[in-house]
Order: sequence, then structure tokens, then C-alpha cells
Amino acid sequence: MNATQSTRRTVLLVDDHAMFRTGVRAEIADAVEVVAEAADVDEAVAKVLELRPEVVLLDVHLPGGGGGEVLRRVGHRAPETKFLALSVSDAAEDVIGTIRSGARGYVTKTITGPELVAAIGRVADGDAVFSPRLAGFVLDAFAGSIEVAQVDEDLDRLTEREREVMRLIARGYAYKEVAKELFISIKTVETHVSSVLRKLQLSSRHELTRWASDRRLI
Amino acid sequence: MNATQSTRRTVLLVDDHAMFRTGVRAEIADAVEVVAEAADVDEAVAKVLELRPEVVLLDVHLPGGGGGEVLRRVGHRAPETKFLALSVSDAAEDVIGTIRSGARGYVTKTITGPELVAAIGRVADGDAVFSPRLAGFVLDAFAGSIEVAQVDEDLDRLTEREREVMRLIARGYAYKEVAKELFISIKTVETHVSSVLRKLQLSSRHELTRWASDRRLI
DNA sequence: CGCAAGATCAGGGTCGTCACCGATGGTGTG
DNA sequence: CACACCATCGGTGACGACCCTGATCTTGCG
Repeated sequence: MNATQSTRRTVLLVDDHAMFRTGVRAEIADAVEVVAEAADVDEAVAKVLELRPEVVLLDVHLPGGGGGEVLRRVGHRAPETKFLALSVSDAAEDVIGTIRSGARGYVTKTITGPELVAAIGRVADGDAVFSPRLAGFVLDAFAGSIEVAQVDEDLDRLTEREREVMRLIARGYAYKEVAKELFISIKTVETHVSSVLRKLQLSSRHELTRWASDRRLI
Repeated sequence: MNATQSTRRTVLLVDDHAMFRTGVRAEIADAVEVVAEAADVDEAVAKVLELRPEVVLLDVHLPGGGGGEVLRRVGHRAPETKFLALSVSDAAEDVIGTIRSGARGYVTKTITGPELVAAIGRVADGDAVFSPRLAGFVLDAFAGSIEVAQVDEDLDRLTEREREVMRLIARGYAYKEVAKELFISIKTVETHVSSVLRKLQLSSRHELTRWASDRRLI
């Protein structure tokens, strides 16, 4: 509400649509300083590290992995930078996922220019900003620890034994350790792992780790 | 911001200090309708079920179990009622705990009358309301980094670069992918990984995954 | 009973992982 | 200016991960 008008907020604008970036910039340029724009994940990562903006306006659906990927890659390396997700989507998965990655706010693109400026200011001050409907998602997920709708069809296709092996592998157990843990031979572990990788369409145990990590299965 | 001025919000005021209730009522009575007051958990539970107020102003420290107890007992039975915690405490445990129980907002008693009225309106509209400093607690906790107090001496001994590499390896990235990600050669990645494994006294990338997994670093 | 599917195991091969050896250049510090 | 520390690379070799192609045994089902 008060804020400083002399030193304007520095903002990085990340969206894959140039026209949208132009529109946003026109709407907020009077109140904040748009120091740069980025059109994909790699570009966004580089610009954040280079310019250290106070706030990053981040589109959720982005070439190269999405806005969440940007957060995972530079969020920890730019602790002073706040991320405000700006998306067309109001789907619970997108909202929750983005917040889990570390975003400080999430507003939809139906927002008006002045509202966006206010949101940027609040996020920069350390507050959290959500469109009214979206705040419910976050608090529900947090309070209910329901884990959203993790109905993974891929996971259902695994057999019980395969899921056991998968969990241990994803947590970093060596084949030998899994074998000892489950009282089976290394060769059997290999077979199960191969089945899991094939069913999940992955190509290595490392990808499996990332897959499980992304889904909070470990 | 807009809200309806004709049909005023119905509010239940819960606090064990009569004088404080009187003060709050005086501050907000012009803008909202305080339909009742309650001084302890049992009374609050009964009033909520009887009167179905739109918003419950809930003190966190309350005789009979605290504000969280009220939420756990009637929150699910009064889905239309929103709970706004109003407390002297700004301790992270209180904030997180109350939100976990289902509160839609949390403000400290340093708030002014008009601000409280605005907060009541926002909560009633489905928005989440937090004092700026408190929002950080909630999102940090939600993002899974509650255990930040895990000042691992081992982790401190890693260099910045080593931590970056470690994080990616633990998440399942192949050496090749880490190299590409950090713009360095595979050989350098190997060197860093070796340093990390030696410093953490681990013997493989898989043990590193488990190590990081156990510490919620990924 | 015939048959499918899951769990168990082996041999053999490719490729990534990791340690041990070495090297260079940049940085900060006594 | 030495000296330590860090980040960056290269070679070699042993070992594990992973795939492919087999196999036996049990369980459930029409």
C-alpha cells in the first residue's frame, strides 16, 4: 500500500508469448521496472542469476519444463528473488505444484494491471498473493495433506512387488541392498526394475528417482 | 475491496478475554454484525453450530484446547464458515498449526480495526489473509522446507558448487545432464561428486540420494 | 487341463559410475 | 610472493546398472 515510489521494484517478465509480455509490460511499466524478459526456462534461469530481480513474473506453462522448473533450478540460488506465478490456468495441480516449487504467489491472467502491480508489491514485501478462488486450493492442500489428485495411472499398472522395488530404488538403494532387503536375488531385482522402467517409460534408475521425487513418492 | 454493505457479514467472536472482545466488537461493529461471543472452546463449538456465522474470529490460545481444537471439532461440520485466527502470537508453530487445522487466515492483534474489517471481508470471500511476515511461514512450510533448522555440519562443509551438483545428482540427473545444466564438462561433475561423496562419507550416488532424501533436501 | 501372468533366477553384453592418478587457472590470505 | 582452496578438465580401470534372451515355479481362470 505504501511502498517506495522512488526506487521501483525490479521485475523479470517470463512468458513464451511475446505479445503477452508486451501487454503486461505496458500495463505495469509505469509502476515497476521491467529489467528484462525471458521466453523459456533456460533464458529465465540465466536472467534471474544475472540480474537478480526482486520479483519474477512467471508463466506456468513454458517451453523447457514449465515455470516450476525455473523455480527448482534457481530458486535456491536466488534467495532474495520472489516468484509470482502468472498463468491462464486455475487448475489445482498447477497452483499447488507451483507453490510447492517455491512460488510466493499465484494469480491468473484475468488480473488487471493495477491489481498486478499491487500483487508485485505485496510479494516483494514478503507477503503471499493469491486470487481468491486459488487461496482455497493452497490451504486445502496444506491442511488436508490430501496430496491433491495423485491418481497416477502409470503407478497403478505396476504390480505390488514392482512398487516395493521401485520405492527402494528411488530412495537410493543399490540392487544388492534391495535384494537383501526383500530376500530375493539381484537378478530378480534387475528384472523388476526393468519392468518398472518399461511400464513408466523411463530409461534409467536415475530418471526413476526424479520421477518419484517429482511425485513425492519418496 | 468492494463487498456488500447492505448485508453485513455475520461474525462470531471467540476470545477468553472479555475486555478484548469488547474492544474488537467496538472496532468492527459498524461494518460487520457480531452475532455472538464465546470465551472457550466448548462455547465456541456450540455457537458455531447454532448460529452458522460467515466468519469466526478465533483466538489461538484458548481455554479447553486452543483455537485449533475448535477448528478440528466443527470445521468440517460448518463448511460455509470461514475461520480467521486472531492472535498475539506470531510464532511459526502457532501459525502453521492453525492453518493445518483449517483456518483461512491468521492475523496478529496488532492489526487495526479497519484492517480487521477488510480481512474479515476477504476471508468471507474465500481469500486467504495473512500478515506479511506470516505468509512466509506458511509457504515455507508448504514448500516442504520446514526442517530448515537442519543445519547439517556436513552440508556446510560442501562448497556452493558442490551443493548444486549434489542436489541435481540426488534428484536423479545423470552426470551428462548435470554437466549440460551447469555448463561444465562431465569430468568436472565427476570431480564434484567425488568431493561430495568423500565429505559426506558416502560411497555412491545412490547413497547420496538416500542421504538427501532422508534430509528432505530434494 | 491348458494358458496367462507374476515372481523368481542365469548368462552375456554395453554403458554409466566412481576412484585414483594427474593437470591448469583463479582467488583470497598470511 | 608462497600457499591453500576452489573450479575446471583428462586418462585409466574396476565395478555396478541395465538390457536381452532365455528359464522354472506358482497361482488363478475359463
